[in-house]
Amino acid sequence: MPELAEVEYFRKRWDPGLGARVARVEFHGMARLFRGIPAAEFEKTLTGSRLVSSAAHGKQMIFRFDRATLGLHLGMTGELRTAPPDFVPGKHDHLVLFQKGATLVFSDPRLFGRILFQKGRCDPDWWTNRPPDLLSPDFTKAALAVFLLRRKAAPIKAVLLMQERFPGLGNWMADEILWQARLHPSTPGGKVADVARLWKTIRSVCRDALRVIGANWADPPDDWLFNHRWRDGGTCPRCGLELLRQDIGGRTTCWCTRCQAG
DNA sequence: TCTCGTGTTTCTTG
DNA sequence: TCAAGAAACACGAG
Repeated sequence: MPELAEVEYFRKRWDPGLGARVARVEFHGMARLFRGIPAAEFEKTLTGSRLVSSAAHGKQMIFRFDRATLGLHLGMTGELRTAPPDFVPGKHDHLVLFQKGATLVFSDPRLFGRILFQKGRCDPDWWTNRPPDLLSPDFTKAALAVFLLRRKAAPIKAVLLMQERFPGLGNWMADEILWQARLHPSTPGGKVADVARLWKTIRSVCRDALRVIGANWADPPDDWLFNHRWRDGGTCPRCGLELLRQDIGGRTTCWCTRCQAG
């Protein structure tokens, strides 16, 4: 389920490896996660390198080593964890970095994730050219308004999932934002009347999700749609009406027909 | 056995 | 050339 907050949570799971060198690398180099990465160079460079720092931006993570950078994207089912030194990688553990104190594991059953790799200490282009963080001052109401006009015909649900403008938003966060902002998910981008309200809601949902899920994988408050959206028969925590689930913008979308009448 | 899915990329259509 | 939708990717869960 990795969206913004979950990605931040997973990133920190590799913190025990900070400052330590990689003694051995095990990986399934042929898995599609590694698209185009030369296996021999990958292994040679990472072996002996020291993990210096890490950061997350949206759904993308960067792990900086003293002689290379590693980019990780979790796709739909990826996860990071640490394991004991005698860890034996399983079928879905596609990248395992053995250090003296910790074993860093990246697993992904569905192989929708992605691994990026660049030799050297410079941050790669895919990191330096990223769009503004949704909580940064550069994500402005004006920028949001311009983007909505550019995507004027697309349903707002689909627009919120566009990572080029909303890095880190995924399916449940988009539904949560639209529910809190009382916007029907099919509303065309160009027809969003209260852009300021949408902007404010995007920021508050991101901030709260990071605080709650990003910190320790706790559940968001019970009065969020989040806790009611997963099963058929769930009801709106605001008005009690049964929630509707339907495919909008190619994704399963959950909303309240009364609160989000459009 | 069949359907579905918290993501992204590529292809197709308009 | 751009925007929007559909299909594809791969596999476990229900």
